[in-house]
Amino acid sequence: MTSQDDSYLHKKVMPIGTVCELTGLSERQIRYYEERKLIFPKRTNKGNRKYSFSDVESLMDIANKMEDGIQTSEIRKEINKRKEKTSGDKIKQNMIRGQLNAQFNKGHYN
Amino acid sequence: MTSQDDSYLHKKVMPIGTVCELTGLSERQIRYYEERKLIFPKRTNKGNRKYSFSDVESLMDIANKMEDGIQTSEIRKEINKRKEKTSGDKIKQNMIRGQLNAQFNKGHYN
DNA sequence: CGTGTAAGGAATTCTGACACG
DNA sequence: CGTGTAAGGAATTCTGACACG
Repeated sequence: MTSQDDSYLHKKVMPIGTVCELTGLSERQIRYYEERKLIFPKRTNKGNRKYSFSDVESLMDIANKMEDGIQTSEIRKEINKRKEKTSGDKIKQNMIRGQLNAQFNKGHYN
Repeated sequence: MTSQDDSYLHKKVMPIGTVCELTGLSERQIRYYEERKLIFPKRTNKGNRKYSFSDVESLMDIANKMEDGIQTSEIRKEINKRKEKTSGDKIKQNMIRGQLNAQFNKGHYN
């Protein structure tokens, strides 16, 4: 289990049509934001997209930023920053560096 | 606003296919339980059913009861009982009766 | 870059009915 | 009673492309 639980918020259950209604976005826009790696719907066996409520929330965020004239590439960067903060990647990297230092010092002191 | 808020739990967003996967029931079964007034999906403009997570929960309850050999008519009764308890219908009816009595007594005493 | 659209096909869902029991 | 199924149609979704800017 990662930081994502399997609550209703993250279950991928809605077809794109529902997401259009909930967000006010067109299918074209929603698919394009996926192409730009801003959202990650699941796919059914035969290729149909399924979205979660958290996807819908993300899309409303994205829609606001697009209105402010922000480009998809920049929105992408913000998403990556948030991931970095919450996923503990920095911590992991520091731990690894710590171990490497320990190894180094060991060799050094013996 | 009634006792039902518009949280994700009650938003009607899933097509029947998703509900089949989540519950393990067939489309036939799900439509039949609707016919028997055990669940109440929304309809899109053109007639497609949309279900909420709470509908899914209800269906899993229903599935368990069906396995126990309980008939849809009895499940329906249980649902009505629960509604009666939580909706305050009895209180409302008592209030109306009270008012009628008041009216009656008024005419009686004047 | 971001989005609209027409095109053609594939997958989904719908209803009413027959079947079994 | 509860559920499976074949039937035919309607609605949804998908992809790749052309267009505009």
